[in-house]
Amino acid sequence: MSLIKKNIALQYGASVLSLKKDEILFHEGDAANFFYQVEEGTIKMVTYSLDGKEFIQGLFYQGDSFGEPPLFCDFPYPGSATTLIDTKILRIPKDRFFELLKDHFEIHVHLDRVLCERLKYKNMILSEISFYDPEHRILSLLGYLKSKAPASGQLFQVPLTRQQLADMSGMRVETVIRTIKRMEETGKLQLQDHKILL
Amino acid sequence: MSLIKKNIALQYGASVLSLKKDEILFHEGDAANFFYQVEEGTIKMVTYSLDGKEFIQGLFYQGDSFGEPPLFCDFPYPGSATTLIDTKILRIPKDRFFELLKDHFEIHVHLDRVLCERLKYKNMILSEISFYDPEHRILSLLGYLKSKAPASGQLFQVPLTRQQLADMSGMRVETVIRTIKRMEETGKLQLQDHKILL
DNA sequence: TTATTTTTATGATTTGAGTCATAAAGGAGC
DNA sequence: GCTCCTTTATGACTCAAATCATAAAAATAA
Repeated sequence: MSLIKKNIALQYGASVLSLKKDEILFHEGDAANFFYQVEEGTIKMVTYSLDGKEFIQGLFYQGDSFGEPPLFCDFPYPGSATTLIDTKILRIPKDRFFELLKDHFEIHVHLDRVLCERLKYKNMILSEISFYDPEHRILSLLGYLKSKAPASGQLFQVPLTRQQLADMSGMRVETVIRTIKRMEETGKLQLQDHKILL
Repeated sequence: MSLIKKNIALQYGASVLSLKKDEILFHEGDAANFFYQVEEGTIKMVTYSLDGKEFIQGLFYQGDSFGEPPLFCDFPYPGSATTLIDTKILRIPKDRFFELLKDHFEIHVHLDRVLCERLKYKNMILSEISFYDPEHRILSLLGYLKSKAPASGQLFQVPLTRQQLADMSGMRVETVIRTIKRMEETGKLQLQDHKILL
């Protein structure tokens, strides 16, 4: 379920943006003027190191909102948002968005829940990166991804490349590839033509 | 400035807890029933690894609120809260806290700002840990700490031990000690009887 | 003051993830 | 079908931070 239903969003001046795969919605450093929510598709929020390495701060799917922090605080976007596939975005101008929050307490509380879930995820990743070895890190990340996906009786197929897993957990591709291989050998997950199942 | 003024808090059933140094306010895994705000003193929020290593998720000073996520979401405390010195805590029962938010839109928005600042901090630490070497990490962390402190014309004296800096940035004490030594030699910071100044 | 604990300091050694190089497999597009 | 690009895969090698050991200095308690 999305944070803001489309009909309510439209009452507050929402418009829809259609973006192609690999389009950039905003850059790190840009000023924030809109609230964004994914209508359909996928958004990747990333920060880049000085030498071009990428850290994925979050992936956002249908119904997810993203990029809220700079709306509340006095700083520009701390990361860049890119589409991973063709994507439709709902956006609401900043001032209208605050009106909406004022008028809808339950949406406002729901937004807090979203922010708090995100904080919990960051805490988890931080703990993992500073405490544990690659296998533990990957297992926790995959467990999180599985827990977010709709339960389906069957095995969960991880919809991310090894590069993306690496960029979310602070490791190199080679390390992720080797670790996942070893995890298959020890039965901690399954592979079906390179797709990760668990 | 604190998120919730004392007189308003009292209208919503707030009470004050006095804790000694090194007392534990709540443990990882506990259910959350109160909103907490520091009246005076310091609170350390930490997670522990299986083998007892510590990661400091946040330090909270006078006026700071903390431990909100489990109030909004359906999970227990993801970390433990301990006092670093004698500390007075303002606490408001969960249901009264939500009443307060409903009655005070401006406080509700301020809370969002607090959560978003915290997200930004986590993003910063995550980027640092996964991209950069110890010197860069420490410099960023110290810069953040300095930016939070009240501007004072003079040099900022870091109020943390090297162990605490290590526990906030995912490194070992020895690494922090050695790196800070080297940073003094290259003029990136100053030391006055082991206190870090910049 | 002395005793005890915490914090800072340093050297020696280990280790495991990063890096580099190279290639096979798979998927997308023509 | 074939070409090109992305993703997965693997081996060899490097190296910087973790680990281990030990001690001095400083802060705190008694």
